[in-house]
Amino acid sequence: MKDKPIIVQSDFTVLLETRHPKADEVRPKLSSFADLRKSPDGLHTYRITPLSLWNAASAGATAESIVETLTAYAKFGVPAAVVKDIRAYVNRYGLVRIEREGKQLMLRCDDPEVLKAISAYDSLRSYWEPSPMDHRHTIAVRLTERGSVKQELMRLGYPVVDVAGYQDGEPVPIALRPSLRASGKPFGLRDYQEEAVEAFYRGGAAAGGSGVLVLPCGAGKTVIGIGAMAKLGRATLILTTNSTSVKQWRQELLDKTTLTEDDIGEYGADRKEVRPITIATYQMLTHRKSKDGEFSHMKLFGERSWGLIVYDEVHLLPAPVFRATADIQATRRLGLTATLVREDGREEDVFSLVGPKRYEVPWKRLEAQGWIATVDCTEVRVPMSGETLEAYRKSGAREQHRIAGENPAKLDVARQLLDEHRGNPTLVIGQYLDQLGALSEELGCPVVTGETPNAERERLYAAFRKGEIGVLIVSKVANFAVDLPDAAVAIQVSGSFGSRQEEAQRLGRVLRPKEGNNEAHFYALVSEGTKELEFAMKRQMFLVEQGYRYRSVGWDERRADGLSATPEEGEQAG
DNA sequence: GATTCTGAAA
DNA sequence: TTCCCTTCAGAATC
Repeated sequence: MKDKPIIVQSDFTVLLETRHPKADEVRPKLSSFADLRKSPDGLHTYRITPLSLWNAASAGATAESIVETLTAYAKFGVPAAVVKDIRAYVNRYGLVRIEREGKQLMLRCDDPEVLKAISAYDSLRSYWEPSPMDHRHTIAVRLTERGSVKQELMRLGYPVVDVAGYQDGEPVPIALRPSLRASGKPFGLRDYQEEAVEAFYRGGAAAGGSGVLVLPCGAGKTVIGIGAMAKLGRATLILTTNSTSVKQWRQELLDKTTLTEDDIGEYGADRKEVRPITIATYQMLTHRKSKDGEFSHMKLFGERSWGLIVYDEVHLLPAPVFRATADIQATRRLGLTATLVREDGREEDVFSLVGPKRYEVPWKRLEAQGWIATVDCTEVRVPMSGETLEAYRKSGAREQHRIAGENPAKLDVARQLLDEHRGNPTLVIGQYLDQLGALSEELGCPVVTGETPNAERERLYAAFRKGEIGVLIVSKVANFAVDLPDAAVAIQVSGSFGSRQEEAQRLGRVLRPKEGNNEAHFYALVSEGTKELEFAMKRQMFLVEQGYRYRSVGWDERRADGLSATPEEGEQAG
């Protein structure tokens, strides 16, 4: 009994003892079908939800495999009610399907009772073909409502498996090059990249062709997208988050495939090319002249016979693009992301409109294989001076966040950490421009913010890359800048409200494999005794779920110990 | 015709 | 819930 690390409770929560020897073994299994909710010291709380089960099911898990995992690791067994509900939920995935019969779309369900219940919903009525329902197992769906039906049925608790197939789209020969065009180095997909492409193409439990692949920063999402494009060989629309990323996609396509400059178009501010491979930003699509005006560029979805639409960073897909996506369900869709978690809670819409999760590579797996660096994460608790503390206490909740974030005592901490890691390229990342300006002055290091002109940014990035600048201070540009050079050490001096993505993104800055022991360092500085601790825990949740541990140390203890850290302080986060 | 600035939107 | 960054179109300027 004592050698089991989890407790399964009847309310669908699972408690994981993080110090248990088998904790690291069960963690990736658990997070494939449950979401991490809280991660205080020593005991993490996971929750099994319908959506987490359906994503697991679509990636190939079965009710039995899930129950087996729980049973194998549960200290006090698995409540029978939980087993029963897991089976019921997992079996719901695929219970309702959309199929094609000739030119008609049919909603099929082998359980007549369920079909009857579905046909009784008013919210679905307008999606059915007006023909009378004379089938016991099917309802005819309007061709144009394929997406809306899936979206609404998802809300009602019926995740639809869509096997109605896709239009092929315009053929475009795309082949992967055996060696890179630019450098001549040999090129091929890594094992997990190959597996991801295959999982997308074939699907997990159900027919593939659409869905989401979940991969860590640095896993080569672009390469996987390119792999899928080569597999299909059809006109492709690539949607991504910013113009640097547009350029990067273009470069990668030219470097790694047989496509030529003329095959690839950019649909952006200065050029509006629609080519067999077209790359655009989400902001382009969501642009409108006035607040209530029409979207000027959504027509791009219909401008060519696309065989594939790639949604890069699908967790950032904006609401209006969901709407457009609902209308193009006959086109294959590939979502790429490092996390299914959306800060706006629309994970269900990603599932029903882009597609379910087809494949996930855990961060720790890439780490173990050496594709990304091992990162040592430390949360440093920095006390506030009496003066700052007083100001903090007197302020409203709004200013408190800022005062804690800008705690001047962080300067000394940053200075000492820089001393410790002298010789290693280091990024200092923060949220407030005033704070970053002050740090820049005190530490004598250059700073890059949104105001920094592009030419200057490139100059600084280049100097940092060459090692001419050892420390670079960056604002939220770090969240977007794809071309920001990699570092070995990152010091986060302040962060926003609790964005898990932001934390993951920033950690990503030090993930590139390192020479030598392949180790990188990530420090999060938080003000002792303030709300910042709580925010920091929220931010860390995603990475903790991926198996990262934040060692939490007080600044005074750390200083007393000289340069060595204090591991017995214990891991903590979430 | 190309570049730089501005406000609006998200 | 903030602050910050990015991007678009259109106007102004060279």
